[in-house]
Amino acid sequence: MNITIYDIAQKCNVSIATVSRVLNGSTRVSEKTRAKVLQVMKEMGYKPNPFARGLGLDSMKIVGVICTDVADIFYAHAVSLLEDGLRKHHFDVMLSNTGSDTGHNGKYISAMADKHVDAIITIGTPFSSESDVRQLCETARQIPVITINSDYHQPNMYSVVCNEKEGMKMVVAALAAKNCQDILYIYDSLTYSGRHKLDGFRQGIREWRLTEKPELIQQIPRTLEDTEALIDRLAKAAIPFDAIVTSEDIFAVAAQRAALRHGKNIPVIGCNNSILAQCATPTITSLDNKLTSLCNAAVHIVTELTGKEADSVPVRTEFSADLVERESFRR
Amino acid sequence: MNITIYDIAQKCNVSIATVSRVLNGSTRVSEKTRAKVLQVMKEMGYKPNPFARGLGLDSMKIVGVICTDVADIFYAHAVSLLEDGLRKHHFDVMLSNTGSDTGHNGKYISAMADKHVDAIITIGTPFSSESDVRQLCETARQIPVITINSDYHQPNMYSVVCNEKEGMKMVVAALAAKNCQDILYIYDSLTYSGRHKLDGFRQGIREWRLTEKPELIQQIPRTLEDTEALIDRLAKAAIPFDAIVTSEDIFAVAAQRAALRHGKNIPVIGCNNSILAQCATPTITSLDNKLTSLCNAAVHIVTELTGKEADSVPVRTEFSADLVERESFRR
DNA sequence: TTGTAGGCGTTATCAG
DNA sequence: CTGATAACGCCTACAA
Repeated sequence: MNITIYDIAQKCNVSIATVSRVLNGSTRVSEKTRAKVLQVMKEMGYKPNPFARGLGLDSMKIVGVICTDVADIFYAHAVSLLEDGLRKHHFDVMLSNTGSDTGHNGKYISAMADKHVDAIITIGTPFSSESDVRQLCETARQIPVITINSDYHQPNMYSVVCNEKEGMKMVVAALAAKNCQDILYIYDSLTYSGRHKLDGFRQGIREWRLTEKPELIQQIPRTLEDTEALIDRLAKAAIPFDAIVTSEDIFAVAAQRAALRHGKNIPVIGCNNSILAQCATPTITSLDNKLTSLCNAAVHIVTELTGKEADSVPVRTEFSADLVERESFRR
Repeated sequence: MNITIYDIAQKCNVSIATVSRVLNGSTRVSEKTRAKVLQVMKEMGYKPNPFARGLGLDSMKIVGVICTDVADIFYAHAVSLLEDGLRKHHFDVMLSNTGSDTGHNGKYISAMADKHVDAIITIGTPFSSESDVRQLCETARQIPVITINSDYHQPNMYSVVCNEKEGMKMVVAALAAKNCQDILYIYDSLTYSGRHKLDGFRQGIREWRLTEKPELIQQIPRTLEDTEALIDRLAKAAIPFDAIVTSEDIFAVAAQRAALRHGKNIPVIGCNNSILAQCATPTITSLDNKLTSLCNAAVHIVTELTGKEADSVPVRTEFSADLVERESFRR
């Protein structure tokens, strides 16, 4: 149906082997025939069939990217960065959203593996249940798995993380230095990243000898409505807090708005340094978790691993977080 | 390297043909052998090789999705919706970002076609240059192309649009009813969608006998900074305006903030009804362009087209826009 | 430098 | 109901 190497071989009076050779840049072809073949290929608009190539080589230069939900601005940004980077290295991107289907994410990675992608990159997706981890390991046996903001310490898996734990400690330190006593922490899920942020927060609280109050650590769904409702609830219950830290910018946006509505003009610090932080009024200070660096590193690992010499690829790559100060907090 | 139908055929003492049959759910297999084959397949962990299947069928159940930039919240949402819908119909998604590479987007669609995807969905991507359109048509000759918020009227192309032109007229009408005289319009690019919104705005202005002022129609880059700078510039030049309409929510967010800074508490209406509109204070009224409906329709077209009977698929599907009122504007 | 032939894993078309 | 066998398009030893 399409033009094949047979067609162009015939037209050039050579064998398909020769055509294949010029296609793969083999040096064992005379300049003359190479030129002719190239010429005819262009004339006929020949395009190699990726299926056929894939069958023999067991590779289609495709990388699977798995995230919770591209509609979320953070993951969207990550996917965009990964796509750009991978495309530069002639990899295509196959996208898969897991949704918040915790405990059943293994199936997504298995499904991706069945597609025979060359590598898989996951962003923040938790593989928490036992079966998840089993499927994850099984997959890694076949193809490399790069996890951004996760770390499973398994063979053929590579983790790229941002040290958000230290970042959160830094956040608490900055607030403590401003004499904040009762810091409200809002988060939604305990992914690898979520856990580390919470740990960092708690540790910061202890190090600065602030008292830990369970009612000031709140887990809620990641929506504006739930966040505003939470703040309303706390205000109604007269639970005091003099600063807000959140695991996601979107919480910070809503929390700040609700707090201001209650007359509380207090420091608010979000996380991810997304555009949302800049859309709020006042603009929101946010912990930058170096998404660009993380994605670049992940892409680099893929190219190394799929390249000729996959000699020394770091199993774990770590970046440090940064506090980006805006109106919602100044030292 | 992997387990093939040969392996399982051998183990079952049947031919590969039989195995293939149970694999494809053919009825012409005895219950007994079917059960046995299924059993052995499970035991050995057999997974069909998609390359081989693709080679024969010339289809890998993959749909290419092309957008300008997934990092943009609107496109991100679209990609998310498409991915969900397509996955439900057992299609994988191959993602491609063009970037704002206007005039050279043809190459992205050609590249996608070379991958032998089953269909291509574009979101808002403009194919403006002559070579772009040529490549687009060439691609459509091979595989169906569904364009969301575009319309090229070419064979084998299907367009799914939201009537944002009427939407914008509605917006102007609502503002005119509130006695706004000098409406500032901010936009960035003249894609299909961008053109129609601008047209709708202009037409609305004329219909309501408001005077058209060139200085009140401003084209700027899609950033918060540029938007704020624009408002500052207009304020400095003492150019009067008593309402703001924008082609994207992000403009509305920044414009409203800057306007408030200048003491202008005026109606602001954005477009896309994204989360950004809800992050601003006051929350922003926005023209909802029915992204969910658009994406669902696109997915539906793909399934129809790739299904058995591709008899009657509408060449053009149109939805109407809705005004979602929030604090930045009330009737 | 070039050609021949076998293999990659499935599907589909024949006969039986 | 089942089994051979020919595509599908490309790559790559092995020969020439």
